This record gives sequence, structure tokens and C-alpha cells, in this order.
Amino acid sequence: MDGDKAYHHGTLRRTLLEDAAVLLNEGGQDALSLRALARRAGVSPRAPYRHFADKEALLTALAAEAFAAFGEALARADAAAEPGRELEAQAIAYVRFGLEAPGRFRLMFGPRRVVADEELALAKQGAFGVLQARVDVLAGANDDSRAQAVGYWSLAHGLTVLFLDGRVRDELDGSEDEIIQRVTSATLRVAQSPQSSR
Amino acid sequence: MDGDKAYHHGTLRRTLLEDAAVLLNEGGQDALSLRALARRAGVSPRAPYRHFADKEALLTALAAEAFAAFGEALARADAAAEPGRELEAQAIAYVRFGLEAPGRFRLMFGPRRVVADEELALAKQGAFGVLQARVDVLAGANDDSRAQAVGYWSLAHGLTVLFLDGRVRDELDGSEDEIIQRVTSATLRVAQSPQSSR
DNA sequence: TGTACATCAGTGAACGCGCGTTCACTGATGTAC
DNA sequence: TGTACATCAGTGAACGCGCGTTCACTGATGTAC
Repeated sequence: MDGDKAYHHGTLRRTLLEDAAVLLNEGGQDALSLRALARRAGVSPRAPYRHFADKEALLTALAAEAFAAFGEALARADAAAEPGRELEAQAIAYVRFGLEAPGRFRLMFGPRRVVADEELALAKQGAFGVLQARVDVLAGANDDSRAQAVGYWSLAHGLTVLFLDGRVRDELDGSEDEIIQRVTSATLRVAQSPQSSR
Repeated sequence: MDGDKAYHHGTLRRTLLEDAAVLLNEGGQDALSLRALARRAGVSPRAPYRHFADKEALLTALAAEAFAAFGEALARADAAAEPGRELEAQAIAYVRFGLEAPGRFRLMFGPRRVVADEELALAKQGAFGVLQARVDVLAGANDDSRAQAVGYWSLAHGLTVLFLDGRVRDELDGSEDEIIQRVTSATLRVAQSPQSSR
């Protein structure tokens, strides 16, 4: 199970990124060090530098992967949703994605990374695009559709953070999905499909 | 200007908390160390321990103060708003509070602090209460008013984070306040007063 | 199939650093009489 | 108003630690012929 990779690890890059996500979720940013990562992978402290220029580069790569996975999760939820309930499904997927791995989520939206990483920018843009596309279909890509997309994104994002903070559970009862549906439909103008609210 | 306090600093506790906020906003959590704080205050590394049990205690105290200030800012905005536009005013105040001092904002909603601090819990509860109170007035404290309050809070919170992330400015033009108003009214069901939307 | 050799993916020891925290201490301040 | 003394708010040197990163290196792998 361990050590069968001998000298040439073979998948160090992957391993490092996966373990980084684990450390982030377990102990937050403070717990994530290159040395800890190397230790987990059973490899010398120097080894990670073969795959990443420095710590920042690893974090950026991880954030980019996270946004890609995020976009896919949103798209999957959208595709699987009952017609007319796609936005709600995306909101649920959004919150779940955050709660599933809080450390990763905080990395994604944390203090500014190196501004110039193109892969990261694209992945981010892609994830937002999934939501924007659905809003455009429902709202007809009018003047307000961008503002609406930002509003939906904000609501889902804020709800996630409030869940992580414990705030939501202090205020509302019920399962996660129920709460999300309830908050969404109580708050949003165009919450669902043609057949209006509730 | 400096050093006129001589040996007994006199206001070290205050100074430390204020400088901590500055460091947080300038360089993020990583830049905030007790030693750096002591240096800024022109005091030995040991001195802060006279006022805080450890670093965590200082952070907790800072977060508690921040939530108190936050609640006051929301209440002030609410009081100064045109009748019927209080929620919008609170949302604007919310976002401004975050953009004004991102480091402080991230501390407030960052990874869980020591759960058991009562002062922090109360200050947090108080800030949320300001919003909840306004929702109750407008919505009549019905079944959904708690969910609505959570929804508003989420929207404002998410919008703040998206602003901080640069996401909003990538998508929408206009001044901060305009954007907030636009997103709010495009998205929210009960955006304003009786006279309905727009 | 065998061998020479370039390249790739690691080793392991060492560096300097700033950190949180603790030590035994001392100078300034405030209070009791 | 003066003095003794407790207390308060700081000093400054030291600790051990884990970190990011660099050094010169070496064993494993893949390719050309």
C-alpha cells in the first residue's frame, strides 16, 4: 500500500495536490506546508520543488483545479435538475461544494492569489459561466441578467459562508437542502420557473 | 509623538488591537504576529502577554470588537435610510464595511475561532439582530421572516466577497452603491417598501 | 537483445528566519498611614 | 507632605520549532543505435 512506488514515486504531483486539499480541510491554511506535504507523501522536503516552483505555485494550481471541479459540479446539478428548477439545483450544489471541503472553498475565495495565473482565471470564469448561462436562459439575457447572475452567485456564496460559520444553523431548522430551498424561495424574485413561487 | 508614553505605555491594549487590524488589512493573517505587533508599538515581545493570554485571545478580542462595530454600522445605516429603503441601506453598509477593511472582514468570517467566547458570540448575534429586526418590520415576522433575513444576509455577504475577489467588477460597471442597488433590486423578491420593485 | 548515455525524479543535509512563548527581572505608579 | 510597600506594566535574553528554500548529489528510467 505504501512504498510500492519505490524511488520514482510516479504520481507525486497528483499526490501532493490531493494531500494539500486534505490538509487544508483538516487544519486550514496554517496546516498546509510543503514539508508536511512531503512527509505525507513519504518523500524528501526537496521533492515537491521538482513539480512546483514554490508554495504559492502549488496553491495556485490547487485553486485552479478546485474551480474546475466546482464548475463541473454546478453543470452536473444543472443538467440533472427538474426543468425550471435549475438555479435552485445550482445553489444547492454550490453550498454542498463548500461544505464538503471548507478548506478548499476558503482557498478559492481567500485573499488574492498571484493575479496573473491564466489557468486559474479561466477555471473561475468557467464556473461563473455555468450560472450565467442558466440565468440567461431564464431571464432572456436582458439588461439585468448579469446583475441577476451576480445576485444568485452572491446568495449562494453567502449562504455557504453562513453555514460554515454556524450562523444558519443558529437561525433555521431543517436539512441543508430544505434550508437552501426555503431561503432561496423566500428571498429571490425569480426563484423558480414560470409557475411562480412556492 | 512617539515615546512620550515612556515606560508605562498606558494604552497598550488599545494600540495592539488597532495595529492588529492594520496588519490584517495590509498583509492578511500571515502578516499578523504578536512580535510584529510589539515592534509596531515599540514594546518588547513579552509585553502583549500582559494583556492577552495568547495570540488566539487577541484575535478573538479583535473579532468581537469588529462585530460590535459592524452591528453599529448596520444600525446607523438603517436609521439614516429613507423609509422603505432600510434593507437596501443595510446591504450597502454591509458591503462597505467589508471593502473598507478586508482583513478584518476575513477575520470575522474566517475559520472558526475558539467556540466558547461569549463576547464574540453576543456581538455577532447583535449584528445579525439589526438585520433581522428590519426584516421583521417589513415582512411582519411571519414564518418566512427568519429565512428571509438569512437570505438578505447571505446576499450582502456574498456580494462583499465577490467584490473582494474582483468578480463583481469583472461583470458589472458602475459605482459600488449603484451595483449593490442594481443587484439587490434585480434579485430580491421584496427588495423595497410597499411601492414594489424598481 | 545489449549497451551507452542523457534525462528525469528523487535524496538528505543544511541555511537562516521569524515565530510563539517562557524565564527571572525591574522601573513606575498608586495607596495606606 | 512624606515614606513604605504592594502592585502593575513593562524589559530583554533565551528556548525550541517548523518553515521555505538551496546545495551538490545519485539512483532509476527511457531512448538511440
